[in-house]
Amino acid sequence: MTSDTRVTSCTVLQKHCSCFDSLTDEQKAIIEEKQVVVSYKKGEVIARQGAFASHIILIDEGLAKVMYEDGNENIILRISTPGSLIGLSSLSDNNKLFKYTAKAYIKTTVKLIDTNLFLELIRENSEFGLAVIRILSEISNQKNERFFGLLNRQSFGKLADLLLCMSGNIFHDNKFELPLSRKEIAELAGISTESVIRTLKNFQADNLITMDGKTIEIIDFDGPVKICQLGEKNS
Amino acid sequence: MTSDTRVTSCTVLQKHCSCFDSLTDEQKAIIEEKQVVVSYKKGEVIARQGAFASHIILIDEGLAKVMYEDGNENIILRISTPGSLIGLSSLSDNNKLFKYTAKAYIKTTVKLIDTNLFLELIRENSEFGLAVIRILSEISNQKNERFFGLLNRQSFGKLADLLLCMSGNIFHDNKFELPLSRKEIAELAGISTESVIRTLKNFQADNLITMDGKTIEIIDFDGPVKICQLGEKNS
DNA sequence: CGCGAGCTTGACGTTGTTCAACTAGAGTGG
DNA sequence: CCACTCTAGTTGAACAACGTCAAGCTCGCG
Repeated sequence: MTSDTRVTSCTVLQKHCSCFDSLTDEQKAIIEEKQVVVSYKKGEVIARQGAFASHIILIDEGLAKVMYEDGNENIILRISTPGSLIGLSSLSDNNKLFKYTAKAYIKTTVKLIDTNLFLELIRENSEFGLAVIRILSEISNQKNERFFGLLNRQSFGKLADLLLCMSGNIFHDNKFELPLSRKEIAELAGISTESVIRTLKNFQADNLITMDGKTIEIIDFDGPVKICQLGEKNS
Repeated sequence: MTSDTRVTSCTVLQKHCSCFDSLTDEQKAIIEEKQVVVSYKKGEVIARQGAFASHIILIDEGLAKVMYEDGNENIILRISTPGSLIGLSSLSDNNKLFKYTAKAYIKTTVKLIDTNLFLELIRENSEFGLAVIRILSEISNQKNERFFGLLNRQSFGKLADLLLCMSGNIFHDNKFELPLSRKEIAELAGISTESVIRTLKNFQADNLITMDGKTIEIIDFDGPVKICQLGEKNS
């Protein structure tokens, strides 16, 4: 595995919406015509695990977290950025229930595509089906990397990895303003809020980052990358 | 989530090979004709992460672990039982590389199906493609449950969950002989070898299980189920 | 009979969570 | 304009769960 695949741990790189490229113009027109656009505010639920997944959700604008819940506990599976699809795994289920919950981090606009229409298009157009298979595979690979990191790295490794992912894959800049609370960062990195604060402070003391409120700038890229690698439990 | 979905955490319930039901007789015949049968001994590598995935692997007999590796560390994604497919996530990749390693726990016989043939069949037969999508979705859902447990439960919860999964989904009996070393159990449950031993001993002292070498019998099912639920960090 | 791998046990150390107290800033109402 | 409150952020101390280490044990096999 190369080092740039490692930092895909919190999101997926490929734009899922590119799967629509394999549709005919006519099929694209049907989707365009039938899709519905909806907006959610910060913190609102876009999809609720266990609810009926009548639609596949395409993130058009904004930022959302995809999380698996059980009881009071949850884990964050990934962050969804514009171009990502949510709800594909409901296709497996005859009842078509959402297998996870999605919540907006910031104001988020989505397009809703009827699940039955989606299924119909897969049946009609096997290239489209193949494109969906590719997306599912990619999500699967990202999940492997994500959980590898959460299970094998210690707290500073998890956090460094998250920062690199934010910088490289979400904001595409070494300086960015995190629209997340410390608690949300903690949830994402799989550590406690207090550990986030202490670890960020250490990073700053070690001149790896600078911080001003929610704005973070990564000044030493090699550092965090090494920390990701060294932040594994046996090494 | 109901309690029986919880215990799918170490394997997948649906027989993947059922996807071949959506093929025409002619297509089935092609697969039958072209597939190759291979056997692996205990501990041997069936698929190596990063190697060229020229074939999709169907487990015919035996038991294998599917693991994601990075450096010296690894995590076990799932256990593959007869009827399961390995290598589907390579379909996403133009280079068609295995995204994980598979190793035989015991003597394992597999059927190899050419990846290009597999792709061709998806293109020819969209119902088959849809069946593959269902499998990928199911694997994705299983992975969510598995990692939820590994990240949110403490050691006794992880181990109880594993025993229930072994009993319910792999051996279909409350008494079974584990073909695994303590170290392999530890790797699967995501805890240390010593913790496995201590925790199993506790389970025995609490009359939840009886043990005789590698043979384990679950005598109190409610106990482990409760432990799974209580074995979460905040509750 | 002796060797070695896997198993077991106890002691110890470390990581990171939890708890509690304190601070800062934003919004509210008198 | 100033208390008041509420939330998010921060800090320190104590604790608990587990992993690690080291040493002994057991059993199968040569």
